[in-house]
Amino acid sequence: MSILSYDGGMSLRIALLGLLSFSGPASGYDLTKKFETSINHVWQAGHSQIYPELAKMAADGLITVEAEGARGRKIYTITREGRDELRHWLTEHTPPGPVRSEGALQAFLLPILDPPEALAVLRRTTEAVEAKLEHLQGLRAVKGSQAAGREEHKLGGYALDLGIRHALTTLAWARDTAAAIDPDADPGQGEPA
Amino acid sequence: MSILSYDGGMSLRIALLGLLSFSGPASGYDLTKKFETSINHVWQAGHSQIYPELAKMAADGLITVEAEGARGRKIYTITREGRDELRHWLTEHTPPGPVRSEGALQAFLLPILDPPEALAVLRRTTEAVEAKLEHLQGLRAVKGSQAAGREEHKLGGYALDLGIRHALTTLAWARDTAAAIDPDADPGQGEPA
DNA sequence: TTGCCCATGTAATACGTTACATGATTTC
DNA sequence: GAAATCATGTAACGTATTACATGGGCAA
Repeated sequence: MSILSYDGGMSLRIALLGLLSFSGPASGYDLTKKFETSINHVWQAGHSQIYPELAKMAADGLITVEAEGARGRKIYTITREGRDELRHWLTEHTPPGPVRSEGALQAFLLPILDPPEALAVLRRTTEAVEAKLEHLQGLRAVKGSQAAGREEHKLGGYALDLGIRHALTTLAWARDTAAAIDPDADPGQGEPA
Repeated sequence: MSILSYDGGMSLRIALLGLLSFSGPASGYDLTKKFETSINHVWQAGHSQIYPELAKMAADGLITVEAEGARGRKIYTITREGRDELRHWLTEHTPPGPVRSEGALQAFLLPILDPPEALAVLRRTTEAVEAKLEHLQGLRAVKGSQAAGREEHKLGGYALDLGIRHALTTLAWARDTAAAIDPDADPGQGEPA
């Protein structure tokens, strides 16, 4: 896992470097909070995964403990090597397409069910995606209301847009698929393709 | 991990049950091949994960070895319990939204890069997604050319549609995002929103 | 008889989740 | 002084990837 020859599976590291790069020095606790809020729809990690990873990253020279705050709070700062690693991953690493989605697996297996059951599954999917969509749009509203001059709201903005578009696409798919399974079913809104 | 109280993380099991349910009895080798081809864009697993899982599923009574073929080939058949488990997961389990996407993580961190680098990343993303799109459309063409009366081509058809729609959505996002970063950049095709 | 595909497994390692465990500081 | 939050860690377990290991059958 050297700085220049990377193979895969270090996304947690990259996410942490990204947050430290953008928001400045932070503790493991701070970063855990940011995982719960801002970056949550793109990558997840709990504190039990974050603390050991920070220790490894410090050992690898990607971050350093420049200061210690109250009650043992360790403040990590990204190093030059850390920034290089982050930039390298962003510019050189081509991610594998989105794989391993339980939702897509349900879509895949949908023909196993008979029409009434399949339609019920699609309704549940629609509800779940609508809830997610509202959540993401709420996040966007928060960003929009932040001080206009600040740059911070930009981090994650493109990913938010992408997530919203994907949610809308999934809703359209569910509507059209329900119509294909049963043309007489009430699509709720819109019209099938 | 009883049959009725399920929490999460048994998607591999479900995928195997789905394939066995739809295509009839098969060996671990057969199922590994199907993972490489048909179900690949939705869930992945190699033989080293599949063989032990089949053994556990047999121990749990979800499948049985009804026959043994040439050179130690074990033919698994889904049981009644297996079908129940599969149907239960499909109808009752609400999957968590698509999480942990390296592509979305790159989108999230894009503002860290300066415009020329960010645009280069978006171009690479576009190329990768176009390749994936072609692959999926190829799969759909194969399905379309199969005997019309057969049902088999239906398994996976809805997921294929969903995958293609998501790919198209990602392409549109990349185009619009590039235009937002640099309005003078050549978008290649189409016009920004 | 050499090489390729069929066919099945295990081992080592990494990644991720849940639960366990501890203690300091602030707030009511 | 009780409860909530701050703050950091480890342990146990499950899931996933890569590499290692073995042997049968068939075709050139």
